[in-house]
Amino acid sequence: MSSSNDIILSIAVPAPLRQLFDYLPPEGVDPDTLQPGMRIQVQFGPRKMLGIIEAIKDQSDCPPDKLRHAIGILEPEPLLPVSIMKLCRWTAGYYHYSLGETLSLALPQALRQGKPASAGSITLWKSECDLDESLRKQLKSAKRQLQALELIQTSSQGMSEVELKEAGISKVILTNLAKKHLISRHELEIHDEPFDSITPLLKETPFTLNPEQQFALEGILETPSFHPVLLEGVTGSGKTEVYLQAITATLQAGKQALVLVPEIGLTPQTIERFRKRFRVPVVCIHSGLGDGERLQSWLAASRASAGILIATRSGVFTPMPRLGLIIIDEEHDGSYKQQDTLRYNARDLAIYRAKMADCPVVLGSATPSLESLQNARTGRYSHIQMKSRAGGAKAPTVELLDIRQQVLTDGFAQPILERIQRTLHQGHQVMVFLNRRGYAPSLICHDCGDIIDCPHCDAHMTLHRQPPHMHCHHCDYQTAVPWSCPTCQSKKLQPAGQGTERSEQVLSQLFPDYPVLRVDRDSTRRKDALPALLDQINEGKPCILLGTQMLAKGHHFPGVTLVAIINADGGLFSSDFRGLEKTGQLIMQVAGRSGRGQMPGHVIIQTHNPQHPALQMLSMNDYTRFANSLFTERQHLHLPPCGYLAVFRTESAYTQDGQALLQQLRHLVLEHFGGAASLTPLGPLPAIMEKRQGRFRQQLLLQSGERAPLHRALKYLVDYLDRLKLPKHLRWTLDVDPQEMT
DNA sequence: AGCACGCCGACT
DNA sequence: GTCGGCGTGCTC
Repeated sequence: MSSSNDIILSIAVPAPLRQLFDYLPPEGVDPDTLQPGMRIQVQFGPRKMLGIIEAIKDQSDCPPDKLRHAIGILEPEPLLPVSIMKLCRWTAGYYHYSLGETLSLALPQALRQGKPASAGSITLWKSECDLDESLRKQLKSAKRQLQALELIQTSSQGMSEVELKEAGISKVILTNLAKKHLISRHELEIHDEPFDSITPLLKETPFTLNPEQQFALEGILETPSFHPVLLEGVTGSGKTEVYLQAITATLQAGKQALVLVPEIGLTPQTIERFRKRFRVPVVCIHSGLGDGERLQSWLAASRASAGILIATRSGVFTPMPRLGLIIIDEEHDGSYKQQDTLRYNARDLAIYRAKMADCPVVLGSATPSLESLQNARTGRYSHIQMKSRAGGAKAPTVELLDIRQQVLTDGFAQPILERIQRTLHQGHQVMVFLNRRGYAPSLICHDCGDIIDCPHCDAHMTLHRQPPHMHCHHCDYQTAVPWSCPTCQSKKLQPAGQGTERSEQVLSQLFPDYPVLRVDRDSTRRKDALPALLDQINEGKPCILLGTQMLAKGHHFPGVTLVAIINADGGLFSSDFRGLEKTGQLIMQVAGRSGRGQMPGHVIIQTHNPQHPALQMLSMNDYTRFANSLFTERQHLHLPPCGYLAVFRTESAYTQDGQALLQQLRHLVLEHFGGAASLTPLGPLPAIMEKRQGRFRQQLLLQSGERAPLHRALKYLVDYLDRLKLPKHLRWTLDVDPQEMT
């Protein structure tokens, strides 16, 4: 055992091990300068790894002969502040995940790889000569060089390489000038000024708020200390303007604001709206950004040179030393929950973060999650509603179209086609929404009824038209379109179900005079495809917008006066307990896209179940009643938010393996926690898609009326699993507060 | 997770 | 005789 005045570093390494590793301080480093949150390189087994100092102790439980010296620290000051360390510790504990991997996820890729945490520099070129006649003569054969020199002469402090490049001057020209000692190169460190030295704060005059918006703003600004506000505002009620004005107050107080948005909510228009309002730097972090850009945004936020950070899920881990407000836009959105590795919910972590930072947090949505409604109900959140549309636009009317026994033209009922025709003829735009939930075009054999399946998954292959191929959306397996049925050899294979590609063909044929604009993952894969499509839509000419989820979220389509939801039924009877909630939210969101301009909107929902109570309530635009009915159901079943869930999942090449392991867990639960009926294991059961990517998947659901006993059990089970030596082909994962039961 | 070590099959 | 398959075990 080491003597008590030694210094031992407890280090979190990015390995999937739920433990820390002790090291001696690096040689040649003053141990007093070491602090938690610093990046540190260590020899970990046979390889070098980048860890984070978690704590500094004076003794270790590890036998002294095993202790090694760490190799060296990467920066003199902690990269992760105390607040983020605390957030990550809490996250790792709550989701039962490795702290090392959690911290690693909190860092941008560049910092994870050991790149320096510097804001970088810009290259400046300065003139080193007088541009007199003799020099002009000398350069008369080098026109580009002369041109460059003339440009550089105009600025005394030098010109940045970026500016010069924009002026059409390449790097070669500059290096040639430098060789003649006519100009010189300077690296200027990006100095990050704190944002609040920038005045005036605003670039434009804010809109005047209506009374509802004013009330909401006051609720948010009531106190600068921690209080969650559920802001339930119908689509078009002007939530964003409330956010902007709340942020204004935050910035004026010298504090930063964090705005979380769903994955596909971060459009260029959103960022533009913030940048147009504030002179303060607005940075963003999302998946579309390169490693370098992400790093710059992260650093700008963590040094408080940026006043506002707009980010998707992972942005919740960005250090913001002066955090004064958190906004979670579209808080009900499923993309806040990470669905692989560390399965955290950024919405829940944001609440925890606001609590630590002692600042207000706003959860905004037109269709709040049942979890948040429950928190509002119990008084943990204040609940502010905005029921009227800003600018006086009227709520859309919703019509349920009974398609039982109706003749369908490629999935479209006659009344809908007539209505589309009429709307286009009036010069308006139409949105056709396909509900992808439980629906994908596949290839069916007309003779034996078999459907082409993926050989690796329990799923049908999806038929694609251009280029023609079959594609499994679960494992990415692709094949040619088969000539004949693999089961009965019949040549009568025909498409079944309705995808966007097929609907596009059909609609183009039926309405040849109007463009059909498809907005989905495939058609917007190219980087600039979505903005180009949106531009075309915003021209306002009559057209048909055809798409899925993407159409439902965030975009303003003022020219759309008719929304047609073609296949609402798929979502009504989902095997997932959240399926109906998600479908309802989607329908409300889609409906909200219409009639935002002067013209009122109309929504038609095609359904075989017009009497379905959920559809009835949604058609009356009554989300509250819809949510209440779901709530009652959850209460009876002790499902979230009226109970807590966790799922152990296994994946193995053999079915029995996972089942046996989960069976063991089930026995342990009953043995150690079964006395109180408060904790119920369900399963093991095969996953909804039992076979996926060639692996068999099983799951064990743990259900509890209270959080504490569930988490005690999870801790016990995870410790048990960690001690167990399992064969390599058998993997398990734990999902705390699962979003979907896949 | 990586990455070692170690023990059995088909090759020059 | 080796090269290399992936099963098992460890990482302060």
